[in-house]
Amino acid sequence: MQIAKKYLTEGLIQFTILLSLIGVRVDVDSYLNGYYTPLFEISLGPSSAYTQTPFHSLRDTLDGYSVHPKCPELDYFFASRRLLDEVRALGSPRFPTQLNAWLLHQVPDSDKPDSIEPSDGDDADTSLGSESTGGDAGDDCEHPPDNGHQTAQHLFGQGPCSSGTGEVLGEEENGHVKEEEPGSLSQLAHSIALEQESLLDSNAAVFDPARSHPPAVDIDQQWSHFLSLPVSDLDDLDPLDTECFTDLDADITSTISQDVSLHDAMVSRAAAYDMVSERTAAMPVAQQQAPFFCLESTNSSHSDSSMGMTMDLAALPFVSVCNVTRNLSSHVPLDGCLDEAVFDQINLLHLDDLGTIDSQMLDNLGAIDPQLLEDLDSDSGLSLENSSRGPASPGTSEVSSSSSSYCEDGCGATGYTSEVDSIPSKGIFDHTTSWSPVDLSESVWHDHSYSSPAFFHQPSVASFPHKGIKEEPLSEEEDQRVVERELSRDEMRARAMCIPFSAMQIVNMPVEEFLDVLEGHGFSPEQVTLLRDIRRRGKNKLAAQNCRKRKLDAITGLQGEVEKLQAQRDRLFREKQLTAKTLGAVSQQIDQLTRDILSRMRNDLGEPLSPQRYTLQCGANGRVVVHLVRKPITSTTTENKNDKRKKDKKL
DNA sequence: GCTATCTGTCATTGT
DNA sequence: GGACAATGACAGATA
Repeated sequence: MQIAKKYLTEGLIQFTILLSLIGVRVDVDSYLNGYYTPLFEISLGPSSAYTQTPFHSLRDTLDGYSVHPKCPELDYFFASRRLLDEVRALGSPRFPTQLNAWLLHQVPDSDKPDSIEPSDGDDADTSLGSESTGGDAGDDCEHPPDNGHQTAQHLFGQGPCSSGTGEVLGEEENGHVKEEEPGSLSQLAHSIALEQESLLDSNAAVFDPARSHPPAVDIDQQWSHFLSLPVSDLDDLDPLDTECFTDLDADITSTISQDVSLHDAMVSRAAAYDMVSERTAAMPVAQQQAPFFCLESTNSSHSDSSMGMTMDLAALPFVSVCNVTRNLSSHVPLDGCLDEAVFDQINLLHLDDLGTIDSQMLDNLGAIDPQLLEDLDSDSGLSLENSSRGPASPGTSEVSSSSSSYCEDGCGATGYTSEVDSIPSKGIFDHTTSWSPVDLSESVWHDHSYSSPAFFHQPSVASFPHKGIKEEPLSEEEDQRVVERELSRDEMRARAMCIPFSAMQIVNMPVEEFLDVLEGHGFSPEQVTLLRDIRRRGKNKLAAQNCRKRKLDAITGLQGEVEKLQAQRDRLFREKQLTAKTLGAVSQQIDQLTRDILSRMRNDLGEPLSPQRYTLQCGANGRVVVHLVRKPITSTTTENKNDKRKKDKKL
């Protein structure tokens, strides 16, 4: 069903493109929002502790109660969840935003009459490629029109109305702006449109394997030529100042920018590592995306066999780049040359933040005392915070890798989404999880109600002393006391029984995964019992918190209802008093009118009718009848009735 | 020391 | 039958 929706959506996109080319603006954002949001939810899994409350809402609605005691005002919860999703969406790939970007600009043909045909994406690619290869190296470095790069940024870009993407585009288009000032805006729009067209063409190429990418032919030829060189010749090459690589820079740039396999990786696996893209998107663009994707595209372009690996590595956050570098550098010398060349190219692309960050990260890692890493690992291994399981985790690397998947839990609120990340045998360093889960999990858990203090404060004190959070280092005893105080009892129990999972991981992992953990790790019966107890208590803790929140909200709602009913009661009381007054006034008017009418009427003797003896009554048919009023003292009820009958007969 | 409140936990029930 | 959510009740911690 999702695939069908996807194809339908792509068809809609293409149709929208056609309409946009003839000047018709079609806003598909509302539809795509509704489309991708469920996908996002599916990929993320249930992301709130209040996931089940909508059913209660439905049930309570069906019961006919506007506010049921078991049905709190869920807007508050879902507002929090919406906010959380919006926060996530800041770094998530949202196609609708991209669509808005290039659907709103219609490119006049006169802007670039000699270079690009807007209607043909292949030509656009060719033009862009010619720009990149035809210009000088410096120009290429300043504004690389690499489609792969752009595509990567668009696919994994900054999300809604991505300021990050806009900035990147602006930076990349600076060269155009300087050269062609008059049509800079339209030029920018043109470039965006062309990039998106090339994106769609690339996507089409992904779904249609028979379709070839025209620039890729030349690139393949160049690469084949390059690869055909003897390794000894390549060893003599200095990737930094050899002319061969100077020429090769452009090729590499083109390769990076026009690598179709990058789209393969992006499109086919976008759903698989959706969460990872969120994590990567949470970082600045210059720090993560560009070097990350450039590195990936490079590997994917020169080796098909390594493509799968690189595609898997594509799921890693940027921090894993150092690992990727190590892994790749250990392949063959050519790989090393390529890596250096690519990194050199990256530096030339003003994306040298990669090197900076990478070196800083390596420096930080190197500066950390190994003992500290062990402490950090052992501490975080049992902490509710799903932070770093370091690479030096003693004998628990596999467990740590799998547990690192539950770091996604924190990100995803109830977390646990991607099994790709949970596969421990990916050869991935576990410290890839040491950067984002802290903040994300904090935000997520703050958003939830599982608010054990150990969840929030423990890692900042115990797990990351090297980040300067703790300015005055505590003594070991004090530190231990702080840790023990902030650890929950279950955490302490788990630590005591050497259970390599945090309570949050135990609680949040799905039952299948939990059962696998119970069976696959050779836990003793006591450990299994403790694991089950931790899971049960954790879930019950969440349930109790939710229940109390619901109760409070129900009380609040009922108080509001009471106030509303009191106000209604007061209003009705005032209306009653007003009605009584009005009734009295009307009665007086009727009496006055009766007296007036009776004074004008005459009896058989020609005397006016006395109001004391006669009265007027209005019948149902609108007729006014004069009734004789007998004094109650002198007449009985039966006589009155008889008199009335006589009078009626007379009238 | 007493009290109110919060929070975790257990037991139970229903899904 | 097991997992789990919901909830009342109880106990401990804390202001």
